Amino acid sequence: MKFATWNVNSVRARIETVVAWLKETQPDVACFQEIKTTDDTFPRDAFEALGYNCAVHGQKSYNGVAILSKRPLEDVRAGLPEGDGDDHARYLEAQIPTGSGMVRVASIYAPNGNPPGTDRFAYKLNWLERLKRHATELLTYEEPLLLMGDYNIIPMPEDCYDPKAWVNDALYQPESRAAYRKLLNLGLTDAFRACHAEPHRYTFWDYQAGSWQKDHGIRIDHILLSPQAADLLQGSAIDRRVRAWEKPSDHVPIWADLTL
DNA sequence: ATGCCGACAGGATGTCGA
Repeated sequence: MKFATWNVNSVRARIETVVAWLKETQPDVACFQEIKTTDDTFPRDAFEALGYNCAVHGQKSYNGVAILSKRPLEDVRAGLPEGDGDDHARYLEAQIPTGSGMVRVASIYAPNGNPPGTDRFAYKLNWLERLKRHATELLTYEEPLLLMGDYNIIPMPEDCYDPKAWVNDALYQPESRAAYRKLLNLGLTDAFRACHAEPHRYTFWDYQAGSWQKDHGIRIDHILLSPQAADLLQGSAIDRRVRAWEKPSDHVPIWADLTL
């Protein structure tokens, strides 16, 4: 099965691009972030016409996450635990039956957190702590699990074109990178890095300053696998070419192929 | 040091993104 994730930067503004990519890529499961719309205005019909079931955790104007699946979506849960006072739609998970068992998938849109030293940065770190605690719980299920989405974290210096350009940014703060390492240290595997050692492979290029043309990108969209999922990993890739399409998102899709 | 670009809500321009 092919599992993909993509920060689409508004699913309604991007619907033609997203549909074209789905037709071409044919993922079994697709997680979207920054859908920027509520559940009632999510373009469900366009995806159902392609044979997908949809789970949506939307929000007006900002954030919003969704999961599309060719197989049924079960045990759908919206929001991380300990969500009192958190009205951002940033997390959605579902269980999906496979031929032989079950796989669990989460669509994740971690907070940006800029600028550092503000309550926005504190919210980012707190949200990542909540994600870690929830991941710890999910790992006790000992089932194939994919935590996929926009983590808004540049894990390593080689995951950006120039670390010096990011030292003051929330995406590259030591605390942010430590939060990502803590997730890996639970026993999760970075699917892309498990398949590719080469530096400078990016999933995001800013719309500004000719970032795409100069290949000034960052790798911030990640697929994390439980041990049971990592054992089934066949390949992973970044759909870089999508950034050159007309009216692109500033992020591109990334996918992992598992023998499920 | 700052804007660059783009989506959104609303109906001008500020907020947010990363």
